[in-house]
Amino acid sequence: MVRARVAASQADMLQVRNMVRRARLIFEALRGRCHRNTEHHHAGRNRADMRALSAMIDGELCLYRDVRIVGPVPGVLVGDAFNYRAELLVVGLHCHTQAGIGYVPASQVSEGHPVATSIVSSGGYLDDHDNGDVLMYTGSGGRPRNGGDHLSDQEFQRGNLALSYSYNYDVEVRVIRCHDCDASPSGKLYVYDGLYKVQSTTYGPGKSGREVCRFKLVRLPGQDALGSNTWRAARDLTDALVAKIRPPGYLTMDMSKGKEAVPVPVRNTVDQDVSPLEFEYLACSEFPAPPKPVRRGHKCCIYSKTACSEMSSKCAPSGCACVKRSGGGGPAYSADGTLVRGRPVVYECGARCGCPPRSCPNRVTQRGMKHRLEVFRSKETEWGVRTLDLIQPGAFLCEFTGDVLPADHPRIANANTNASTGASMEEWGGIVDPRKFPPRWREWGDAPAAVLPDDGEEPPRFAQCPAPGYVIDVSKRRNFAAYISHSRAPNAFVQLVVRGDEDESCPHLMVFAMETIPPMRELSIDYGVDQ
DNA sequence: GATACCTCAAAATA
DNA sequence: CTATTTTGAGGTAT
Repeated sequence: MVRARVAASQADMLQVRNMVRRARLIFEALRGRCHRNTEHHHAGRNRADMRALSAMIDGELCLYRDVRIVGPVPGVLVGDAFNYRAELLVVGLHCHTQAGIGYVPASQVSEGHPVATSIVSSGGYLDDHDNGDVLMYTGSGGRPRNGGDHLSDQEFQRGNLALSYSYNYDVEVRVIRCHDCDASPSGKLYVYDGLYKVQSTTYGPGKSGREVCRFKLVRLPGQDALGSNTWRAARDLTDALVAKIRPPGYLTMDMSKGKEAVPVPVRNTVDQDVSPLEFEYLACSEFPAPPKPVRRGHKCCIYSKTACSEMSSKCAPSGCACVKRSGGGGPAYSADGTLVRGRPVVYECGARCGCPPRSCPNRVTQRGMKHRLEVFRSKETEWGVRTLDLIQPGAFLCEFTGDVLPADHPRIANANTNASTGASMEEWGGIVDPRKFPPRWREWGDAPAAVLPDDGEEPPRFAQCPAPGYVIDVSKRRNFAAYISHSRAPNAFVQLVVRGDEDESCPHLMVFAMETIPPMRELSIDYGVDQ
């Protein structure tokens, strides 16, 4: 009975989590399209985020619009990070594009009083004070809209009134904190920090001399680690890594010993296990050379050595043979190196293409890691991998490497390839079968296409690719990707990639982010090892 | 419903 | 580079 209920709630969790991800992907796809199409607005005043939000409201694609949720929002986790205020509306976390205090209007509450749902704290108010667990929040009003000191007294109206009733009724308030962040397109990042309660409300002169409403919000215990605090901690840690200072608990600052483009630290503050250091590090899988040139006379980027760096040129996106070969109606990667949409296989330019390896936009995974990831020991998942950076959806993370064995190798028959969490590698044999990976690539980039009205783009026809003819043995040589844990609501997925004239039955296993991943969050992929 | 007024945005400009 | 201006979205109350 209990187990069935737990299983059901886990299934619900997976579903709402996927709903949230889908809504956010649609928002990002719409925003990208609005950003490119500036025809309806003057080039300067192009609020792509707002236009995307409007389109989603019109199309009824925003979550929880009909009910104003007080308390946790299904599918949104503490620590989730958002690039735009508009994105908060998309998932139902906060209901205003600008205002700081969201609330249920008095007309919708049986008692006839407004009740706060959420606040956004940007730290821009003189009287704010923030210790993480305790937040002194200043009410709204009395101030020019674009900031500055208070010019008149605040009153207990609207949001201020709602927050004071949240105190009276002793109900939870969601807190979202705003941080400066270079990795966000808006330059700001909105981090959901969980549920707080108003412990006191006061009214008195603020630092500007005018009367302000002040609210003392205290974080409820028993929630996940504070998103904003871990975000700050990750930034401090990254600074330490740059300064080559080894903080306590770290076994090494780079388990790859320089083989990866970005050092991969290993941290264990749980026990004495040092097993990630005890194998040969393999940064790239070694595939057998094809018996003969697979594609004789393979031609790509033959027009100009510099063509690939100019996206409008003959090479990309329209003239490149490798881009055409991937199908899907456009280049696999955008100019900034993010995967536009998943596909059965991505054909990158390769050794025999004429384009420059360092700048060709169709060589993203060849240039190696971009983000700082660390291997860490946890009580729940033994070893795991987490990010120190904010990672945007579609970003390349790493290759999944190991020794390549032919799929008909005699070892495979005896090996139990169920690499489920909790089983040690000795138990599951260290064999990872890429043919068992569910086609998660379909979810990446497909949801937006399903709802966007067609604008002349023909439906994508993907290149077909034979199933991988090999398995990966990670028992001897591997990279850190083998420590990425399994999930059925994963935040990353494996995309098959073939370069140039490589053997199509031996695609590389490349890990890409499939949602916005905040710092210090564990990475997960779907190995397809359970139902 | 139409309207006025509100707001811890975001982009462009000085 | 920062400070300021510009523009304007959805929500709320009337």
